[in-house]
Amino acid sequence: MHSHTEENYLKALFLLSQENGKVTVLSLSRHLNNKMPSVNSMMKKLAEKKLVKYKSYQPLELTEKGKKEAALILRKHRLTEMYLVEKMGFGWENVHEIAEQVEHIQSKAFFDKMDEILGFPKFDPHGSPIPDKNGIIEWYNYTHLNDCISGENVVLMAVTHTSDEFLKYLNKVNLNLGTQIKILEREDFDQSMKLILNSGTEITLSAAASRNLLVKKQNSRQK
Amino acid sequence: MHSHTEENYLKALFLLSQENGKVTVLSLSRHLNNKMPSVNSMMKKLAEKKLVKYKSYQPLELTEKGKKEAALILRKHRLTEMYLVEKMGFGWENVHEIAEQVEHIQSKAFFDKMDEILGFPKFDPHGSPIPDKNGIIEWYNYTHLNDCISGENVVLMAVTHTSDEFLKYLNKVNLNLGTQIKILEREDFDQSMKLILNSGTEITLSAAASRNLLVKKQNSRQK
DNA sequence: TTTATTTGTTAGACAAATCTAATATATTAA
DNA sequence: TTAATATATTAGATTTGTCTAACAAATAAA
Ligand SMILES: [Mn+2]
Ligand SMILES: [Mn+2]
Ligand SMILES: [Mn+2]
Ligand SMILES: [Mn+2]
Repeated sequence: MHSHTEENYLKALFLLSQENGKVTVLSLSRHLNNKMPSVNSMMKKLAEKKLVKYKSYQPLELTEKGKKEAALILRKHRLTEMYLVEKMGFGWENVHEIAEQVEHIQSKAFFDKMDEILGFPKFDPHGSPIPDKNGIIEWYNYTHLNDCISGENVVLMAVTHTSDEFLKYLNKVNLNLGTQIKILEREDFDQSMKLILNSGTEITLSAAASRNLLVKKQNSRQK
Repeated sequence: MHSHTEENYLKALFLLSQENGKVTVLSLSRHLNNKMPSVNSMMKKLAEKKLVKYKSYQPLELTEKGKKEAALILRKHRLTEMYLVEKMGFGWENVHEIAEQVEHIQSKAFFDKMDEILGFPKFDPHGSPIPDKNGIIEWYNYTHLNDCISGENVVLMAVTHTSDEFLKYLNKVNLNLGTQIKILEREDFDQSMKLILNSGTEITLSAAASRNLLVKKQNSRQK
């Protein structure tokens, strides 16, 4: 198996390349709070293990093997987050740090049990897809809320930014996964949006907030 | 906080001194599958941190601070084992390895939640006491089954040896914590015991087995 | 197209945790 | 009480993961 540290590098590389396409030594070093030389030598080490394709001054890339390993760690992370929320009563803003540690536990049975108890969930508490046992991720194609127009009915499906502060803010304005939203108005000037939730509450979101929300469009008849 | 490794040393030293009184460098090295020089240098390091009293060629001892830290790790270990058995459906023979890893997770909230969900248990699935939040252990005073005599009624309260093989053996002969036992016969020759369980099954245990079982004596009227 | 800036690499140091080999002390047996 | 054995310590090497400082390459600005 791989060390705790190697696993964190693999996962970070996997996530960064999904978000931003090309991953550089600098971006990875920032993501992990490490210096560039540390990243550089770890990349060489992982290249030795055939998990990373490394060529000097070229963008970093995972091999197929590396992608699978990374996805399986991500699977453990997201299953854990789901378990913490669904079965232990944690809020979605308090699970990431714990999952960051639990994801390194080496026990097939432990995560299989979690999976089973949760009923084989497809998404984590933030709406991110949970890779399957082969590391395959089923991609959703949702719309960013800030790309929606006035009058549309949507349901909140995922958040693409998961800082504690943002999640706590969403709690405060009563936005949870599954919340039905109708867009009342979209301000051209600053792209802020006035929304009404199915609960009846009206809220206004800045573009900075709505950019991080993924929604599914509803037929207007499904009120 | 302390490293994963330091925590394992602390816990091992704590457990060994409870079992055997004096702990030597050799015994600790065997317990941890490390060589003596590794133990030696870790003891010096922990002495620096005021967790261990170290004097050359003297038995190893924890300081009060060291005892508390060790007990708190043991608390996390035993809470985890209890959680795995009670809330996730693991058998008591399959939880130790997982708990050995989970005990190092740094999150007060995580273990507080476990504790709460379990209803603040006092014992783990093997009947060992769970240290409280201050690291205080409440000692039971049970009897070893092999010290009991013919005709006595007892209840199985704890096992003092917890290898997978022994626990699986106990499963096979239907001995669980809480099982009521009547001693039918005790063979002087080899100290083997013939027992009858409240389920009605009759079994015969070797001294090697009964030595590892702690029982509570019952008034004979409580059948 | 030179120059400046950013990004990436190499070299070398360091702390943590481990080991082997050599040596010292303590204990047990003769 | 000496010799043999068991236990403990020291010295020094090794692996892993990190860092800083110096240098090299690529990119952006002038
Ligand atoms: Mn997370
Ligand atoms: Mn992690
Ligand atoms: Mn255990
Ligand atoms: Mn452990």
